[in-house]
Amino acid sequence: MTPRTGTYAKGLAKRAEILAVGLEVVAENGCRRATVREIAARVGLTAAGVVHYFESREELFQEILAARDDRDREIFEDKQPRPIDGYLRLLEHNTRVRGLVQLYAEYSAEAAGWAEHPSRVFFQERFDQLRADLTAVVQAAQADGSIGRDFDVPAVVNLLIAAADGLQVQWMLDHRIDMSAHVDQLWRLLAPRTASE
Amino acid sequence: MTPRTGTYAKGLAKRAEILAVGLEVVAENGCRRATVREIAARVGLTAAGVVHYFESREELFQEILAARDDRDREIFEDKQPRPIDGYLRLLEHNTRVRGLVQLYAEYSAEAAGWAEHPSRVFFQERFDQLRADLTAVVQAAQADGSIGRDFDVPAVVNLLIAAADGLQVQWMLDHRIDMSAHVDQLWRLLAPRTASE
DNA sequence: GTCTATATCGTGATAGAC
DNA sequence: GTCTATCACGATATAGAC
Repeated sequence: MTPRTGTYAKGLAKRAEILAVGLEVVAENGCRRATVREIAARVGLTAAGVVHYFESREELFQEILAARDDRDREIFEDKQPRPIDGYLRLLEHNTRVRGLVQLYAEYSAEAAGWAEHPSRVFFQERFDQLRADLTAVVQAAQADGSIGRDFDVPAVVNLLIAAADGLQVQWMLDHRIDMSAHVDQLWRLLAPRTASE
Repeated sequence: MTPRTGTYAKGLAKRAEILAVGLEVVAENGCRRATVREIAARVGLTAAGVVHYFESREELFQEILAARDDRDREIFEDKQPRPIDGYLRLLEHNTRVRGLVQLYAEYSAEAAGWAEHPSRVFFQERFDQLRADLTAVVQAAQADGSIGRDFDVPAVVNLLIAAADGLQVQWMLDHRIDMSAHVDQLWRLLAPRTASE
């Protein structure tokens, strides 16, 4: 996003390597126990070397999540056959990137809970973006008649996000929880209440 | 729960004081930045003194949350007039105990994400208890006909929990989010799809 | 049973050498 | 652009005072 280094190939590659290894370390130890030193050691640098690429531990975590969001956009936009399917596919995909789920859950809770957290704004904007994307999904489904119109759309959008977030914690505690099936159940509750049932 | 000390009045009072002050410090700094030293200083002890009452920082956090759950039970059981109202009242009450919401969000995410976390089992059991309680609520509502029967009950129970948990993070980022109104919207989606609509 | 003093070790961050 | 050295601060373990 905001490269702190030049655009030399070597620096960019190192930066990408740190992002990948950082995620790896988080996945193994959790966000709280993931240390800059450990990441540095694996990438062949000292802690100070890592901080040269990322201002702080916090910024590193934030950028790992931002990179994930960029990659996920492709999955989200594949809304086949229903408008919600892109979102459900994303939740399914999450089961294959445990470390990211873990980082997201821990780090978003930390950032939200502290008024001066350096990543607080990042998450506020992320939620706003997600709300806009899901509002479009809900409105598309209302337009094609696959869901009803007798509910509060912004509330349902927030519920779709909250359900996914909350289910991630339940899933981490018990991998038998099927996150996308659960959100799909929520989606089906939105079915039109007129005829056709 | 498992008092590490005797039953002398002085020890019990100090223990209770540490729990209260611990929550206070968490509320100000977030769980991650809440230190045993800070809690100890405010309560007039050294860090080792605090550890005498609570084996570790983790155990202290867990006991703060367990104490909250005990107190909350009373609110949850007041299901007036609908079976879900006790749960909704709880979410409303949460807006008045920001520190607890913050601790719960951060600490549950941390515990869930790490397989060897000392509080992992605590949260697994807490979720199981909550599932049992909410299953009873859903079944009671189905019995009195206020909600439908054409959905997966365990899935909806998990959704009710996940929605509440996920909304807490959204609420911390933006206090205008009305958590109980959102979950009430989810509940209303469960209304029977036959006649009476 | 209650608590302090002390020591060890790990942490993120920084300054300045190379 | 990367290092070494160092800082201030954290959790925790032990020994023992009272």
